[in-house]
Amino acid sequence: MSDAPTRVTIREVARDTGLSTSTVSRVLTGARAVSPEVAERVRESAERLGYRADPIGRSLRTRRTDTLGLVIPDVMNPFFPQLVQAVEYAARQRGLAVLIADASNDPEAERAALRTLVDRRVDAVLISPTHLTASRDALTEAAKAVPTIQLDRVIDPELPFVRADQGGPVEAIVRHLEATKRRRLAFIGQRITISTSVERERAFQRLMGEHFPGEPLRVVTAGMSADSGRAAARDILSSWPETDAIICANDLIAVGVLQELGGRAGRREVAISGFDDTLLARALHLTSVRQPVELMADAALDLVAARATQAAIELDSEVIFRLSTT
Amino acid sequence: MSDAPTRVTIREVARDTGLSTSTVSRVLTGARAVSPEVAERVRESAERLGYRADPIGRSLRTRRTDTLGLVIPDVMNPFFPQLVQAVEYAARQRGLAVLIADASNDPEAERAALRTLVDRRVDAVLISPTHLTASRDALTEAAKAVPTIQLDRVIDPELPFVRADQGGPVEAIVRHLEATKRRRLAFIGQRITISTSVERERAFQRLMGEHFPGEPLRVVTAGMSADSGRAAARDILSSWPETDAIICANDLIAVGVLQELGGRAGRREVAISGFDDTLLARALHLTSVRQPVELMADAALDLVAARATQAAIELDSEVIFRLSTT
DNA sequence: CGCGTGTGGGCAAACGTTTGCCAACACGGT
DNA sequence: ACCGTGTTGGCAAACGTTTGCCCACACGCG
Repeated sequence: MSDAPTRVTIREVARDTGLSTSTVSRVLTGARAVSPEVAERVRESAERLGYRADPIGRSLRTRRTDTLGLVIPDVMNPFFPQLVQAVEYAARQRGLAVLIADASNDPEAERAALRTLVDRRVDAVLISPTHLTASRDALTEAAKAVPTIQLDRVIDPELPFVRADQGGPVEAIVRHLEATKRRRLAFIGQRITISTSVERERAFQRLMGEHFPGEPLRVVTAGMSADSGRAAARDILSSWPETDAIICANDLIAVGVLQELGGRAGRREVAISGFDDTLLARALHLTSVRQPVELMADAALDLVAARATQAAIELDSEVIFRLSTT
Repeated sequence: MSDAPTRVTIREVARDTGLSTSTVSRVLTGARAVSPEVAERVRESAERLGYRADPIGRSLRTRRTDTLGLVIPDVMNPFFPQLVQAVEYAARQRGLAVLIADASNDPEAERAALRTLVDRRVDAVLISPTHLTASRDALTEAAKAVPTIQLDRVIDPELPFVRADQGGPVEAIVRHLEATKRRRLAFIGQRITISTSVERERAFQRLMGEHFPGEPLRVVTAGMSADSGRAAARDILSSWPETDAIICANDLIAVGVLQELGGRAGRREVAISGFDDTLLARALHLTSVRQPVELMADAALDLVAARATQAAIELDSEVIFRLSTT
């Protein structure tokens, strides 16, 4: 039960092989050519002794940590686990570890989290900023110290970002609704402090103008809960009873709408779509928009690897049509 | 645009104050008493120069990383974001960062993740093991190298763990169902390789014996999806049409059951309950069991701080009764 | 045979911090 | 006056790795 396993260091391997630590290091990192026999000798010894290079020592010397900071607004928001999973996977592929930080939708907490990550010398930061404006300063400050990439939400187009197209899927939904003979569309947005939500709403407005010029702009706002979605649905139906389709800025809202309308009508005459393709959408056969999180994570990590200081990457989203819009 | 901000080191502060690095270090870490004037001088200088101790250098010397590994089976399973959030918050409170790893429900990936974390010299590992048996070896191996605490799922009672009571809430649900005059209870479990699910099922079996000795054991199994829950519901109703309540091992299954029964019966005559109190439950007014994730995280981090090598902590869960069991 | 060139190995100096030990000094008790 | 004790600061050695530089040697070429 003694607590001193005394990890084996590079010096042990050097001693064991009768070589210098330089040579051992070079064999193991491949930093320079080493004669095959020596290399084999080192590898055998390292294997036998169970040597694993200490990342701390290495970091001190190389100024790398092989670690990445990931800052997300709220891990309980079911979109972000998708992102976390994708990023973590992509990072592991590249030998990077992920330090996660949850900003709790609070720009102040976010700023603190960023500082911590910078202090810890992560090689790069991936962040989905909490707030359209209030996250700004902390973001630029972080970007000064470490490569920082906006992921999904982007609030500063000057800094590198990787996002999913938000307008395209809205257009695809509108077209589909048009094709199924609906024209009295409504939109339920989220808070206007979230970049993606704003983009979705703008797209809706533009498309209504293009496709149904005469129609009024049926737009209301809801919070991040099904109940709030129900209330929004009631608002819409009382203001515009003719509404025959509701596009929601996220799945949770859509579920509320679904409940409100399902309960009232028995059968579905109003089409409903959500956003983010969370398990809610899959479970309730709700049309939703799936963002290509794996591709986004890959792209972001490629930027990190390339030490890109500027980048603007936008990937296509995909609409998953389900029962709720048939 | 030069990329060399050359962080300010402790030596700068020493030079600036005319003191030695030892003294500066002692002031800043509080490792030993320092005269008030000197301390103030150091603090002022550090503040002015913007000095922040480099965690790498510190780690190399102290053998601590102030970092914690968190291994979860699947971040897309909506229970685990709860856990991630709680752990991350509790860790931050204590000045620790969290390296996250997703095992993708795969014991091999889990083993690899554990190895990475151990190699990275995290101060402790918190893990919710993927598999009741297949995770075992990797777990004990990790525990040899670093304090390892099982969180939520526990597969080795000899190693420290923090979990939520699984039997209690099942009992509370059964009692509530009994009080509302239901006795023909059924249970839908998950895979038997998940420790918590097994415990839930065992509790159900025991309680049926105690409360309704004559009743048959209505138990089936479903996967992690709503559709699978629907199928299970159909199985139950065809095998035991008299069933008047279904307890599900997680919310997703319960949603499937809800759909199947809601669609068939119009009004709800069969009570339904889920597990984990995910946003599905909140959105669909489904009775569910909320595990005290914050307390669990706190307890786990207290164990870490105390360097506990043995511990068995079980916290109470809470049933949130909603419409689905009225 | 001399010289340039390439290859493979080692020495030692970093990287930034903490901490064991020593020394200087002050102070109080006998 | 002396000694023990406590306090505060500095010196220097770690912690484990990578890498710039030097050197020895081999080899090919003129």
